[in-house]
Amino acid sequence: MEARSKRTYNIPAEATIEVIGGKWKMLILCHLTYGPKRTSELKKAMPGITQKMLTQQLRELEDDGIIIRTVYNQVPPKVVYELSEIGESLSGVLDQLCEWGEAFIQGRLSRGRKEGSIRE
Amino acid sequence: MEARSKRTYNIPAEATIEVIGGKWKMLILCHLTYGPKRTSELKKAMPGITQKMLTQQLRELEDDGIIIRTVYNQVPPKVVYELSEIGESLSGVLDQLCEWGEAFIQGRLSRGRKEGSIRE
DNA sequence: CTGGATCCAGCAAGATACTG
DNA sequence: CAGTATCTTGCTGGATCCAG
Repeated sequence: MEARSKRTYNIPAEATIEVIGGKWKMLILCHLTYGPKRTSELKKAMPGITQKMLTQQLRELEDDGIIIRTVYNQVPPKVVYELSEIGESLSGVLDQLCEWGEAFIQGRLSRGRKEGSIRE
Repeated sequence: MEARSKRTYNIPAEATIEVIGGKWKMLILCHLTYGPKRTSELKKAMPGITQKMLTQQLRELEDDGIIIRTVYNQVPPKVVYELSEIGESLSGVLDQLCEWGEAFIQGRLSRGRKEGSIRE
């Protein structure tokens, strides 16, 4: 798995991207900022993701020490994911992600793609 | 190309991820925060990227109105990319990205992967 | 010589079914 | 409910070719 060993980065942001740059990781982490969540809860929160991808991305985040995976040995099975201390330190990034998204959606709605853009 | 028309998002961050979530987009944008850059400069700044991917990601960013592409009709050819106004508004996200990356690298160096993680 | 497009191979992501 | 295995699909990467 080679959990991103010490590489050399051209700019620091590359390190961040290596850790949270997976296709679904930022989204997963955003949801986890609202508190610990079970696998099924995450799946519900992200209708587009498949079980495979969810498990895979969660494993990688766990390997990088961003999230903590807790297994309850019981029936039915119960697995809870939550941000680790390092993961919590990402809140700044994740908050910005959310904030900009809101602004972008608002801006798009009000201005409604004014200039050109012919497609469709 | 269907430049991300108004979809419905479960959380605002999804919008951000749709726009800057491409494999190289955040990295490209990070470099552009330091000022306008030519295609060749971006390529040099990102040794891992191919011309094709660079062009493709730049086009998508342009279609989304994040960056501005300026072509100088001259020989040799010269194409310059820079952040648009909307792109500039991403500086908060991009700065956080860089900052966290620095902290992460530092943390890893000082603590040096204390717990487990055998590889290499 | 720079920037970009095309073609094909390889790998990661999507979908579904199955196990504990 | 959580995770694995398998197959299919589509994107990424590399080389090559084209336009200015």
